[in-house]
Amino acid sequence: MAKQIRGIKTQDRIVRRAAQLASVEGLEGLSVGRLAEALGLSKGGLFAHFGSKDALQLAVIEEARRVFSEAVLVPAESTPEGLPRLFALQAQWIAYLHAESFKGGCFFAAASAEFDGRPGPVRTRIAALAGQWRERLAGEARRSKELGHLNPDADPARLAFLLHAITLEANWAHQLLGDPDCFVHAREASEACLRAEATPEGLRATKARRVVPARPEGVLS
Amino acid sequence: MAKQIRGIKTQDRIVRRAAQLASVEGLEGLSVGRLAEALGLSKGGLFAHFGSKDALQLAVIEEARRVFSEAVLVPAESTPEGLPRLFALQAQWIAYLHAESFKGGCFFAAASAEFDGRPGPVRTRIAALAGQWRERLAGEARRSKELGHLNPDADPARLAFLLHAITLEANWAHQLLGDPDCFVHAREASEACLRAEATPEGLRATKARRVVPARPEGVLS
DNA sequence: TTATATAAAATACGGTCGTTCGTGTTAATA
DNA sequence: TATTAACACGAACGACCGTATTTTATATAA
Repeated sequence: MAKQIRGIKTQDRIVRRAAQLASVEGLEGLSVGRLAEALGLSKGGLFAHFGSKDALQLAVIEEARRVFSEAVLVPAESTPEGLPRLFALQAQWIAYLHAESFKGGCFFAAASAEFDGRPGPVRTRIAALAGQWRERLAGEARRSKELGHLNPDADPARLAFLLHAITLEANWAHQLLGDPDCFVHAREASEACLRAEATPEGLRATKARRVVPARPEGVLS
Repeated sequence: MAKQIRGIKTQDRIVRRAAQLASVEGLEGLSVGRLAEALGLSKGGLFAHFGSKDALQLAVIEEARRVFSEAVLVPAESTPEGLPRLFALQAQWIAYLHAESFKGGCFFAAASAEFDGRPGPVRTRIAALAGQWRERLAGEARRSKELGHLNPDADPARLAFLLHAITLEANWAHQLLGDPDCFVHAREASEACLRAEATPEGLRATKARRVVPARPEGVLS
C-alpha cells in the first residue's frame, strides 16, 4: 500500500475529520471504528492517540473552536470596537454558517443540543465555550453603549440574546428545512435589531463592511 | 411482584416515558433495553409493541406532538385571531418551556438537531412537524396583517423567523447554561418584536392575556 | 371446563461499541 | 551499526445494541 502522504500530523488529520463527521452525526454518534476507517487507519492505531473517547471528543471540540475563531473572531478583530465590531461579529458568523465550513452546520449548536442533558467534562467544556461566546457578544454590546453607539436604554444582554437567537435559527432552518431564505432573514433581522437601538453616531461608525468569506477548512484532509 | 397498576394502556405508558427520556438523552440515545428497565418491562415484551426502533421513535414523536399541541396550540385557539393569537402562541410556547413539560427542554429542538443530518423517516417526520409549526406562526402573522394588526410593510415570514428564533434561544440558554433570565428575555424580546411592527389597532386588540400554565404531563406514568 | 387470544418474559443471535494488548514497522539517535 | 522511541496494525475482550423466536402467564369466550 502506498504510504500515507502527510503534510500535517496524524493527530490533526484525525481531529479535523472527526470534527466534520461529528457535526453531521453528533459527537457521540461518531464512532472510533468508522472514524478510523474514514481515515484509512486501524481502530487501535487511532485510539492510541487519545486514550479515551472523552479525550477525543474534547480534542474535537478544541478543533471546532479553532475553526470558529479563525472564521469569525479573527476577521472581526480588524474592525473598530463598538457597534462596527458587534455588527462584524454577527455578519461573520452568519457568513461562516452560509459557507458550510462544517457540513452539519454550527458545530456548537449541534454539540449543545446533544450534550445539554449529559453531565461530564464534554458538556462542561461545550457550555463554557458557548457561554464565552455569548458573553463576547454581550461585552461588545456593552462597549458599544459606552462608546455612545447604542441608546442609553439599550440592554446589552438582551441584544446579545437576540443576535445569538437569530443565528441559531438560521442554522436550524438551513439544516433541517433547507430554507433558502434563512441567511437573508438572519442578516436583515440582525441589522434591524441593531438599527433599532443604535444612535446616529453608532450608525455613522458602522458603514457597510466587507465580510471575509470563510474558506472551508480541513475538507481536503 | 405486585401487579402493575395500569390506568392507561401499556403502549401509552411506554411512549410517554420514552418521550421524557428521549428529550434528555436523544431519540437515538434512548435504548430499548433501558427504556424497558425504567418501566419494569422486559426488552422483548416492550419491543413487541412496536416491531422496530424506527416505529417506536415515530410513536414518540407523535406523543411529543400531542403534548405540544395541548400545551400551546389548544390554549391559543381561544384567543381572537390575528395579533392576539400570534402573541398567545408565542407566550404559551415560552410558558410551556418554562414549565419543563419535558425535562430535556423542547423535544423538537433536541430531535431536530439530532436528526438534521440523518436521512430517514424519522427525520422526515420531524422536519414536517417543525415546518408546520413555523408555517403556523407565519400564517398567523399574515392573518394579522390582513386584519390590520401589523404594519403594511411587515414581513410575516421574517416575523415568524424572529419569534421562532427567540424561543429556541431561550430553550438553548436554559438547557445548556441554566440562564435564569432567558425566559424573561424571551418574553421581552417577543413583545418588542411584535410591538415594533404592530398598528395601534393591533395593540388595542392585544391586551395582557392570561397564559394558561402548562401542567407537566406523563411525569407520573 | 376448555379453548383461544393476547401480554409479557425469557433466551438467544449477530453486530457494533469502546477499550486493551502484543507485535511489527519506521525513523531518529548514539 | 545498535538502541530506542514513536507509530500503527490486528486480533480480541466484554458490554450493550436492535431484533427474532420460543415459552409462560393471564384474561376472555364458548
